[in-house]
Amino acid sequence: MSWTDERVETLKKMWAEGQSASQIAKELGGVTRNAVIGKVHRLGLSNRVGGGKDEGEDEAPAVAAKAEPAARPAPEPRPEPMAAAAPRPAPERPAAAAPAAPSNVTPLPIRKAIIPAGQPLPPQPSANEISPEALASVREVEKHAKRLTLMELTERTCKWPIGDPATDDFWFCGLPSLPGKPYCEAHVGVAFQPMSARRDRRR
DNA sequence: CCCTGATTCGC
DNA sequence: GCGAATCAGG
Repeated sequence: MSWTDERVETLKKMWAEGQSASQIAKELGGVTRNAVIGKVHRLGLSNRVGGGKDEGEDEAPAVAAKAEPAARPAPEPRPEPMAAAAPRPAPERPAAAAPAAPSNVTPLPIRKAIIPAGQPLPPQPSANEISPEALASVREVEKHAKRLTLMELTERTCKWPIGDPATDDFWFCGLPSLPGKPYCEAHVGVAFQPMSARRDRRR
């Protein structure tokens, strides 16, 4: 595949958003993360500041381990306009984090609008008719959860949210996810239930 | 081991 | 220009 305008555009957009090279490569398809990084450099947009959040990046002045013929042309000291506010008015009665309804797969649906307040919480189809043992194992597993933050999640970490998203008491499971699944074994057990296993609702 | 970006260099 | 291989690191 080649770098069509469209693909370059996607690359630029995602890179600006702070997506990793591998994520971009997967999105584009037909290229490796190396290709993406190479292109990024050729496009001259290596310094990813502004929109996204910074990774663990140091501003080491290009450590030249070996004898480098070319000298550093421009020692440009540039200020870093850090901007990371986290305004978060805590709602009085936040909805409990309970996914259990994974319908999409492409974009991670981890961002769920926080329900401000009010009596009628939307019907949460979870934590209700789940095999007791599954629930038990979940409880158990969550003790050992790696407590990853959103940005620490990868393709193979369990993305099950634990705790209250409206507080600091919130993290993601982070245990090894089942191949091809978004959750670890325990959480898959409560997330993906055969329709047959839930046959009540007699009302 | 998983992952990240950076750099080099043959093509 | 491209990107695999490699490097350097978390």
